[in-house]
Amino acid sequence: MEKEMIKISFAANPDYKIEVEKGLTVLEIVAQKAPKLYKMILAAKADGEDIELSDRIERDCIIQILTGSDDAGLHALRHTASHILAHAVQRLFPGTKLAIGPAIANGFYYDFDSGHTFSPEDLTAIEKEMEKIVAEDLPLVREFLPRDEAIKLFYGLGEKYKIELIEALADDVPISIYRQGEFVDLCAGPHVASTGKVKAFKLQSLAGAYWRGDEKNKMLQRIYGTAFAKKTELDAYLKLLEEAAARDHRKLGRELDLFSLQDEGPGFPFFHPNGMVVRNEIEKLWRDLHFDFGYDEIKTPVILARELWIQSGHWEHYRNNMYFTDIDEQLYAVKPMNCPGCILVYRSRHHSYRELPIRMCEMGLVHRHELSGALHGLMRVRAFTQDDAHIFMLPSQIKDEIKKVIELFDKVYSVYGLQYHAELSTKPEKAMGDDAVWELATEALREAMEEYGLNYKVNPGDGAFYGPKIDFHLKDSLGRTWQCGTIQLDMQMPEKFDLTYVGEDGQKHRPVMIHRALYGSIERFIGILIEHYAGAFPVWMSPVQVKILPIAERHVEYAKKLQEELFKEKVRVELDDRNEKIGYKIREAQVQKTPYMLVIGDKEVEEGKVSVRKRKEGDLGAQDFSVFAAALKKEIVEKA
RNA sequence: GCCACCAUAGCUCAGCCGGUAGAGCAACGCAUUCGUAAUGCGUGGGUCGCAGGUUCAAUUCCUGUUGGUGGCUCCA
Repeated sequence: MEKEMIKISFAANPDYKIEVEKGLTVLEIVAQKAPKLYKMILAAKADGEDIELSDRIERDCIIQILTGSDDAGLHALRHTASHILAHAVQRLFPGTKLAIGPAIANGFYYDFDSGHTFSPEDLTAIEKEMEKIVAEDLPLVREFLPRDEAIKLFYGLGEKYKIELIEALADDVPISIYRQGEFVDLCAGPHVASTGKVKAFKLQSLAGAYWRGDEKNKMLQRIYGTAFAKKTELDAYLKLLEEAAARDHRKLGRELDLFSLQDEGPGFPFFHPNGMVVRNEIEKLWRDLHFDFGYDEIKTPVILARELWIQSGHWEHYRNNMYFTDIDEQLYAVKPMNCPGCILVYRSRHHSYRELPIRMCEMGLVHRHELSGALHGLMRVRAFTQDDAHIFMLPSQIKDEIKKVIELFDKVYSVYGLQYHAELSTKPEKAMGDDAVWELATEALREAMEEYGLNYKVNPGDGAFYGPKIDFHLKDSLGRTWQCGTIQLDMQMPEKFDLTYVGEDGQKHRPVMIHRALYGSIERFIGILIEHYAGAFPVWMSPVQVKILPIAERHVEYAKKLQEELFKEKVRVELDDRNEKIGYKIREAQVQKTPYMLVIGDKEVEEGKVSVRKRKEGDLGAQDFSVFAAALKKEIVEKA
């Protein structure tokens, strides 16, 4: 089946492309991928709405597919809610200019340019005004205007952003506008029939956003909100948000004493003993699997001379994000990436084609000067460890090698039970190398993914400056996705550093290089894991695996013996011999999310048993200690 | 970096209109030796992020700054 990429524009990503069967009309694509929406379009047509006039409405339909919302009704509802928001704002703050106001995955927003700076109190007032507009039950009326008339209309209203949007459209496209009462907006729809249909909504937050997402443009004021068909659904969603906040890795990081961030080092995380256990365990798993997959581990310096970074291209392309230092009056840089260091290892001796592929991995500590506003707990920091690896190979080995890398990633993510999605990023504007080489590299990645059977979407122009990449994205507790794993085909670096291997013919040849990271950043990955498990790590990576809880002082001696036994098995076990009631000790172990608790009282001491309590299942009753120990050991080894 | 907001005890927070601060939990002490998510009583702990300014007087008002939060931009 032949496929083609079609490009569609929407606010969040003007160059978005999706893959579809060749020759389908946009409506057919909608019919395939968003049946509910398709039905709605048919219904609208039956109602006499002229829907084929503009391809803009069809593009809008596809936007819904991409925002993951096949629920056309909900999308239209939220879109209408954004109009009601804009309507209310213009009533309360006349002269406010409208930018754009789409429905998004979990709600909607509208961007405003206003002389008035909105405050959180304003949101309450705006919500009240919105309720009035809902009560007025104004019908949403659609009109199509010729382009010049549309421009005249919005010129009269002083809506310069709308005019800019119209001017970006093709000349012959009729302009679709929507009216509700005295309010009018440039809009492709679709909407619900009247404002009265929007029964459950809430404004959530204020934020700044650049006009058209470009930091060179003016910063507008964005108001975020959400809307649902029913009040109960809205309440359920808000409750979900609250529960997600309880899983926030920053909150759990403090409560479980895993890590901290200090004013003395913004963006430079401190790992506490508990966090270090988690970290060491996931590194141990990493080393085991990399051994199995034929990697060799190296370690390269954190500080290296400027010349290296000039040669690698980082000086030209990445300098603004780098830290520098003088040593003996020479300029050195703190490494922002591990590649050049690894390349120097490769280049330290000759290589034969027989050795390839060479897979060198490194837990590399890198520093990047990220913008202060971008920092976020462990997810976005200024110093982090990349679980990096560089693979040097023959051009003929590319596809198989990438498939192997994908297999390794898949294997590791599945140990944690993590869901991920992959994205293919292509040549950015600011890039090294010519188009043909980029095309070749991009195709190699694409083929490997397709042969492995990995689903992916495409991010045009989002590649690194030295090559295209596959990114693996994982979700945090609020559903925000973070890039973790990455596979980057680098066809520039070997050139820049004149890397070679000796071929069968005795001549020097250029190897191909892959740069890849599985966890991406150990710090970010731990942040993801904390939220994924809500702090209740599986036993194998729990900071404390077992807590022994004697009921009274006379049980402590026996408890100590058990502790010694478990120590011998390398189990992380703590003895809570404080003079507290058993309920108190259990509560504390529970709050710390300790996987196993052993309650020791008269009965256990007499019978030589232990009473086992699991953090999720509760009391499991008494069993022989040796049975417990064996089962625990098995669970740890199997990483169940 | 940009926009908005926030900053009080280790943590979560209260403190109306300016008169130098409180609660719960935690910590510590004493009593209690207890059977599956918080025993009771008591004690200590804060130059109210930092620096200026206004004022007789600033945790409170103003300015700046540092750090954080939510976004934007960027990105592992």
